[in-house]
Amino acid sequence: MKDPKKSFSPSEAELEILQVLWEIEPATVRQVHERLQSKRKVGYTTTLKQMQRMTEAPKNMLLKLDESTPHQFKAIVRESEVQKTMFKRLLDTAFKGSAMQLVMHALGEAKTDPEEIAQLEAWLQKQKDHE
Amino acid sequence: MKDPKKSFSPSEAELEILQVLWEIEPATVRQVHERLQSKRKVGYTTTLKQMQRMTEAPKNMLLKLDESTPHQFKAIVRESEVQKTMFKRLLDTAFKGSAMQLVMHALGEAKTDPEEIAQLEAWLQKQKDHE
DNA sequence: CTCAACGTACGACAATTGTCGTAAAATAAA
DNA sequence: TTTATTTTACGACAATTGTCGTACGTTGAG
Repeated sequence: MKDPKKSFSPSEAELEILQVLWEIEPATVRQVHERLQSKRKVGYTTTLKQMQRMTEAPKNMLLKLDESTPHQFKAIVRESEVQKTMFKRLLDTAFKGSAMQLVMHALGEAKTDPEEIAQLEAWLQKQKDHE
Repeated sequence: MKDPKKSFSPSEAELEILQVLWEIEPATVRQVHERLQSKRKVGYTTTLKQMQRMTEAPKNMLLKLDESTPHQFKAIVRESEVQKTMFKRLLDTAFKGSAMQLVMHALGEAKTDPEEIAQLEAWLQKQKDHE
């Protein structure tokens, strides 16, 4: 891996941590670790280490707020940004760029929330008008 | 990584190889390598090695058809299957399970192919009738 | 103050990934 | 059949990831 040059794509474990931070803005390692327990059972130092790496270069995806113990962390990368890049990656690699194909695939899993259905219709309508 | 126990998720490079194989069913390392050149510039042995690993355990995602040189390979895993698992992974990790959110996101990238728009409408219609 | 509980820093390891180099084997060209 | 070219097989490496263990510093209870 001479030069990965990745725009930005957190790993599985990193994503789980980010997920927590996107929910409870500044959080301590302990807090994050606590929430993770529901999904995975890993040692505290594992979470700590992970968060440290995420804070230092070359990742720099977290920010250590203060120096006073216990440290508070917050995510630097925004959720929407991560969604965007990860979505694009999936689109390009697995769906060969066919967003629609991905959409149809997603609809198979969708829970058809009326509110969202409406959103979808709105989008469709706009397409119609637009042409 | 004591026990990854991954259902199945090819890496970036593996996916690119699979992509080729899904297009030209049985293919030689050379053929695959050739096509990859358009995207990345890596040595022939890199592709070879990759395909060998993909063929052997514990991946077993490719099948070496015959023993006669040059070897012919074909993908064991199906494209739809990979799309399914990778989609699910993205949905769960980055979109916290909200398929609709993912759909709306995808629509932003969609090229609004009439044919597919129709598909979308059909789906919507079905949802309507169904309730 | 004293000590236990908590937090942080490091260093280590095994697996996985992406990439090659080199050497041996098999084929095709001369 | 020699030689050149192509295929394979191995082994190596560096970077990344997931996980800990251990050691040390900080703090709050008694």
